[in-house]
Amino acid sequence: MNLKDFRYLLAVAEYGHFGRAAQACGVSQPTLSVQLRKLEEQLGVALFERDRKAVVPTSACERLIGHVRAAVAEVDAILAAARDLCDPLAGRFRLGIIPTLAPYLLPLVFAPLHEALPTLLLEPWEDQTLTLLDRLRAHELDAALLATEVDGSEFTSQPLFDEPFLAALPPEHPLTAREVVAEADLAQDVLVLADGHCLREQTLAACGQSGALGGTLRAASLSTLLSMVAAGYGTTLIPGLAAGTAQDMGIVLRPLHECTGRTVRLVWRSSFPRRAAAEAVGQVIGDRLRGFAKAAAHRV
Amino acid sequence: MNLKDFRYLLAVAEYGHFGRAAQACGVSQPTLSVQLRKLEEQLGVALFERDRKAVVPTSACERLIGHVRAAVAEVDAILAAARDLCDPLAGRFRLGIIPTLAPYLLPLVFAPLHEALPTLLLEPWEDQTLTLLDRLRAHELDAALLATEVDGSEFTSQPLFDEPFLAALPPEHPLTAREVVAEADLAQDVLVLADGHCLREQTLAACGQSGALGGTLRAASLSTLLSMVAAGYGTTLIPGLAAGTAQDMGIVLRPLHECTGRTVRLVWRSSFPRRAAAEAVGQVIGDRLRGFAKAAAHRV
DNA sequence: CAACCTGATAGGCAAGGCCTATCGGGATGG
DNA sequence: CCATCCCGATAGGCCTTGCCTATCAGGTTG
Repeated sequence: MNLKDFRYLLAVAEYGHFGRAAQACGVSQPTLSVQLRKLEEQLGVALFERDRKAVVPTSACERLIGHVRAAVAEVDAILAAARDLCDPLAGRFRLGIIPTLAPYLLPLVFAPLHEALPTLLLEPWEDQTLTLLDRLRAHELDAALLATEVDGSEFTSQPLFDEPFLAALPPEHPLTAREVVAEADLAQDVLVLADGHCLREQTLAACGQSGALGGTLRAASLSTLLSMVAAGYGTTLIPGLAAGTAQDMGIVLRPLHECTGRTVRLVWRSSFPRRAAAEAVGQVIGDRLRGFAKAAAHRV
Repeated sequence: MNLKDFRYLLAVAEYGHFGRAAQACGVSQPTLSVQLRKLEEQLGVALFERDRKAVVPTSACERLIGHVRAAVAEVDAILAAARDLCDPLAGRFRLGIIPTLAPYLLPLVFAPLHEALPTLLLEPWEDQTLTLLDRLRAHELDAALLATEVDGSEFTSQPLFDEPFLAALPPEHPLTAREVVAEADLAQDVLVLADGHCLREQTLAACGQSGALGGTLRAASLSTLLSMVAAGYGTTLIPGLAAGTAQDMGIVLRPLHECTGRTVRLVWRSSFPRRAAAEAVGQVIGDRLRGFAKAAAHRV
């Protein structure tokens, strides 16, 4: 029971002539004769009444031919859809992004991505690292932008750019007097994000445990944290791309003595079949951001 | 591009497991692996992401799978329809019948045909011999009941029963005095049907050209002819099965001296693929009518 | 570390799709 | 009336391909 046989059937029904139908199908006339006879045997139904003058579909054939046409049309639809889908750089691309990166990075890369990969339909999804990894595992995301290393063979990752951290200080803070701030000097009054944000762990690792509000404040977003800093409740580390936003809030920024920072990576399942799409996305983001993060930091 | 491949695809999508899908399809697991990989190459699209833990459809696959389901469903519909159609004794059977036979024969055979061939959907079509043959040629009829021989190899025919003619006389006609009427005696005032009715030619052949109204009367139906006879305008020959109707109109019937009659045949295209259905129909009609026509004539 | 599970791969067999060449039988035409 | 043509069926052979069993590779589990 081959699909071609159905095409043969339609051709013979259309032309009423084995020879011409065979020509239209690109096969020889005996092929059509044999295949159609086989089809008739398999279906247990005579499909055509052969006559010296003409080949006429039987009434049974006419009852079937609608379904045959529909089946062939569906298969053609499959082929057409596959042709559209066969470009790995086209179609949906569900990209997870961590919250401390999304609002600052997305506006920068959306246009370049659309320009470089016009057929790629980017669908950003903002969540914390572990959630993003779970969604990657569940095939609910195609790739994710993270700021942590991912080990194991389950995922493949591509470093895109290094993003330096900056010390974020209230305008009246004593450390604003310095050109460069040492990470350890922030430990006294550093504020951190809630559990689950990789920036929280990175900040604590660089500065040490906060003495003041660190234990009680559970800022769910960098935006909240910046407001707290701007209001003078403490200091924090911010990623370079957030520099502009922080300054707009009146926060004073300073480079860090040990140049602490993070590496933004694109991560996807090792078995992800559209590796080409992932790498292309990574390429565009990397090209746009390499240097930009550092420049943003230096503009302080 | 084989249909089975689509079934394999659906099975793997359903089970998320090559081994179980293979079992469901009744093939080995390597078969599925190979065939699906081929399908992926042919479509140019990765359909599944293989992982040690799970086999997950790609987003491309999810876009295609609706069409795949539809295509497979259509093919299944073809198979199901073919199973229903594969009985040659089932389905429409378009049966042509000449007008001098139809109103008398049909009421007798309709019930027996339905009883003997309950799945056969009889569609009677009343027309004159030549028109019926044209419609047979055009595949617009499956078979026809005629009262003439059909020569050539184009058609195959099966004699069903012999139908004697009877002399039909007005009540006051001189010939009513005889027990048996000679065909030639009717010649003087015999009335015949219009051109195209085989009964016209058969009557003229038996009795000779009509002297009286024969030239001007163009009765389109046996019913008209009988009314004319009943009204005393002339005589005619009627087929045996019309005896009851004629007597109800007050017409006097007499057997013919030379037992002139006609043979009713079932005729179909020699290439007609449902020969079995035609022969079965002929069998039922023959069984019902053999003897009946003669009995009707003798009851006069 | 051994056993097991799962999908991929290799090799071989048999079915079957397709080809060319030819047949058979009816229509056509000089 | 015979030669020719047309058209579908048939025969024989080639080669693809679908399927099998056996095995591999890599990961998980007891």
